[in-house]
Amino acid sequence: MTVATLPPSRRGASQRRRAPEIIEAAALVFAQRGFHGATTQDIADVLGIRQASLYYYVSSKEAALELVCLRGVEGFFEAGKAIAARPDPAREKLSLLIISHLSPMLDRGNFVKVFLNERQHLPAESRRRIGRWSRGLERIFEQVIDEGVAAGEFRAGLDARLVTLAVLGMCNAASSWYLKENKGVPAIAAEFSRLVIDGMATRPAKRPPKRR
Amino acid sequence: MTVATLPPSRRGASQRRRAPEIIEAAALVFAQRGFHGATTQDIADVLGIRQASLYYYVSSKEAALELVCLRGVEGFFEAGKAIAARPDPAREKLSLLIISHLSPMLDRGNFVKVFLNERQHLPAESRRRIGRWSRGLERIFEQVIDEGVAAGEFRAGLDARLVTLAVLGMCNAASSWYLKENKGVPAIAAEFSRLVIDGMATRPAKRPPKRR
DNA sequence: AAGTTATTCTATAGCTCGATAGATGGAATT
DNA sequence: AATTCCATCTATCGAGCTATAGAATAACTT
Repeated sequence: MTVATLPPSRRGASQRRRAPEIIEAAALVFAQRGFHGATTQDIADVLGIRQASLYYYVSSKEAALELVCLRGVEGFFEAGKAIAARPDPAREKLSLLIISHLSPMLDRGNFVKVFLNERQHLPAESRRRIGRWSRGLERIFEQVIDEGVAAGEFRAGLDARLVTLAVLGMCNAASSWYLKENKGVPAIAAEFSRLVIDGMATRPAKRPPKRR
Repeated sequence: MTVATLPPSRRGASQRRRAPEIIEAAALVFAQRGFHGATTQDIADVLGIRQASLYYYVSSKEAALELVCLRGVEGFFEAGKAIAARPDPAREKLSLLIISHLSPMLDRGNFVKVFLNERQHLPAESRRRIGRWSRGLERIFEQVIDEGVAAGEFRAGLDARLVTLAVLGMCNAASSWYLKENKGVPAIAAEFSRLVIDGMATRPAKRPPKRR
């Protein structure tokens, strides 16, 4: 083989090794203080480096925001699409969508929070790019709901759009309190699923008790 | 009587007549760009006055934020308390709470939005003061829910805290989309109430069909 | 060890923004 | 007409922030 030393075009092979660490710090700071409330100095302090050193990794503060937001949405849409494609009943799929929507809070909470609250401050270009994912995910919820209505699983006449916005609002809000409240993601997801599917009311004296 | 001309301490009687207009402009700008993203120049532009003239009405940008936030919560708590005190069944009260929580969006949307998204940037002092109202309102929801469970109206075992956070999240999210979506507040409130009380699911072959 | 590449540093330019001070003009009061 | 008060204006200070330029060090390769 003629792989003498190394493909000459990528000798160093890995540059900016700390890059992920840098955007993680940016996510933390943006989540705490908001994009405009945060300074690049704040981010540098978290990393223990000088403010100017950040620019070795990131071309601008806004670019950092975009990277953080991207990690905040990536996966959501793909995961959602996979769930919607399953052959399961709609109620099952909706539950899975809720779980899938809450899970990233565990390992990427700051990224999600920044995506939800700060994406409006992205430059128009990248905001549109990221908004596409958002709307895609909304459509997935709506489709699953419509499907459930068509199959008779869900009430006829319910407004799929409003229900979608309700469920997403409910889930997204979790990013702002899930650290303070001491509930695990599975417990939250279970309660939420049950809430939107079965509601809070006791069935008026008619649970399905095996049929006696 | 010696009230010769006028109570000397308040001769002019009404000063800063435009004050409400000024904080309305602040609410608009804070809602659009966020507290730190907004400049006092932006606010002045909306009013058609010079940036420095704002300081005749407001002692600082942060003070303006507090005024906006105050108008964003005021009323919520009082209205909620009145509803909780009614003799109606819990499901009825919960519906009213949802309506009451969505209504301010009509005439004070920007104030509510700013309260929800920007209160974190208030100086510690006023943030605590405002946080008290917030928590009070949460407690009202929780109590009504607990009450409903105790009365057998709501499922036993549901987590009042999580349900409260779900309902509030759902309602609060509306502040970010109710302008774009073309739904009236009553329609939204009705769909949301029905959702959390009855759920989406069709009753599993056992609506109360008169009993056959 | 020498050379090269990767990473961080110092220093600072260039803005923008919040806030203050004091002047100006108009309206109301006497 | 003279006086007082309200509202807005002009001008500017000083601080803080993003971003750039180029030097200095650390790490790696040969």
